[in-house]
Amino acid sequence: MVRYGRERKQVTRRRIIEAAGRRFKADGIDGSGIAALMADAGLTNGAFYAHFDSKDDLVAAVVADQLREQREGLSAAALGRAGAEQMLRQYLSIGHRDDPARGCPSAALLDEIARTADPTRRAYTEGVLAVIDDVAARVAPNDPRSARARTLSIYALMVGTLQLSRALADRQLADALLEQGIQSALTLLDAAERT
Amino acid sequence: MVRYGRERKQVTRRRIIEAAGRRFKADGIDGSGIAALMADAGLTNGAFYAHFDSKDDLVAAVVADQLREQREGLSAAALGRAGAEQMLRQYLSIGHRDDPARGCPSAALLDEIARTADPTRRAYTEGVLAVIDDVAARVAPNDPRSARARTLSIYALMVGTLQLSRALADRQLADALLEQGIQSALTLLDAAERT
DNA sequence: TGTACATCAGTGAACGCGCGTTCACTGATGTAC
DNA sequence: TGTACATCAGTGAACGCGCGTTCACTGATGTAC
Repeated sequence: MVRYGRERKQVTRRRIIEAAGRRFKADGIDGSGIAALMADAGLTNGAFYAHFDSKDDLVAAVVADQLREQREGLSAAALGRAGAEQMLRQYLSIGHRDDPARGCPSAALLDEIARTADPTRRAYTEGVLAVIDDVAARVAPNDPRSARARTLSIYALMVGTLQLSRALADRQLADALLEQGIQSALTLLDAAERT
Repeated sequence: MVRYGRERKQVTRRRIIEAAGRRFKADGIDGSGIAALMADAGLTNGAFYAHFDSKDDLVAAVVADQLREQREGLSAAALGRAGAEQMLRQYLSIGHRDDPARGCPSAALLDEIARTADPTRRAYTEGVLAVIDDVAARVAPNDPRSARARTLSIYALMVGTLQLSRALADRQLADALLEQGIQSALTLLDAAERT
């Protein structure tokens, strides 16, 4: 009954999700039309509904996928404080700030995600907790439960800093903020260790 | 030559800007239509272009106005560390999180502002620096220049924390993050003082 | 003081356009015999 | 091995709708005489 290879449609679905991720992060969710992101995926608009029920359905899938990707990217980081600092410096780099389309979904879309309906916000919550618990386990493996809240708080600092650096029209100030963000995050990390 | 009272049109313009501020923060900039926000202001869509050149023009005006309002609100805060803590607790409160329309424009719109054209980003930069320099002067009046970068960094933490708390579908976790955000901000404040 | 007039903030219908979504169709694929 | 057929991912035109913007008009206002 399966006419084409079983995975073939899944591969296309994945291509749409990845193209949408890039589009959404570059132009916003509201700012990205179905036709444009299907063209990015090398398809026409009509094919969209063979893969998703609606744009909202896609948004939830994209949010989940983006956070899974972020989690995988962060898993490559080294352990301990040195690893944490390296990760911070990469996240709060000029390169990351100037390339939202390939960067952190939270930095690009967090306030838009906050306005979405429950399914998307649940996908976001689940995804971000997976990221945070993963990072917390690597950076502070000894700390038990409170690591989640503290790591989440540092994540909030990172996200807010990148967003603010992107919004500032003064490049020098925007760059200085990134560096200050790294220092602030390290301060929080060390304060947590000391407790 | 002035037919109506000189201020009359300015009063209407202000009403539009304030209505737009609420709408934008509730539904996003892309998510808010001219007709809807003019209706909020008690007018019809056509009158819009007697006050603004374009939607972009309005957005820049709203961003400037919102930050001026935030600056005025923060000027009421008490001085010193106690004042800072009180301000933090108000910003990172459940009430503020659950009422974006009347809250901080950065928390509601920062990633959308980051995607806007230069005039709006310049208005944002100017406005946020006025807020930050004002707060820095009140909270750490002795500290000279580096206060700006540090205060900006704490602002980024506050904004990121509120956004993240709004996006999380788990209410208990969202509440805990606000409290952790207050602790993190105080840690950064104290670390700055110590230097 | 009363009337004709000029002003202009605001009205509301209309514009072209792109949105999310639907649908009749195509054509490459693998199956059945 | 070859041919007729069923499947279904993808096409592309069309749908109603709301968007930002334009414009001919209205009617309340204050001015001129």
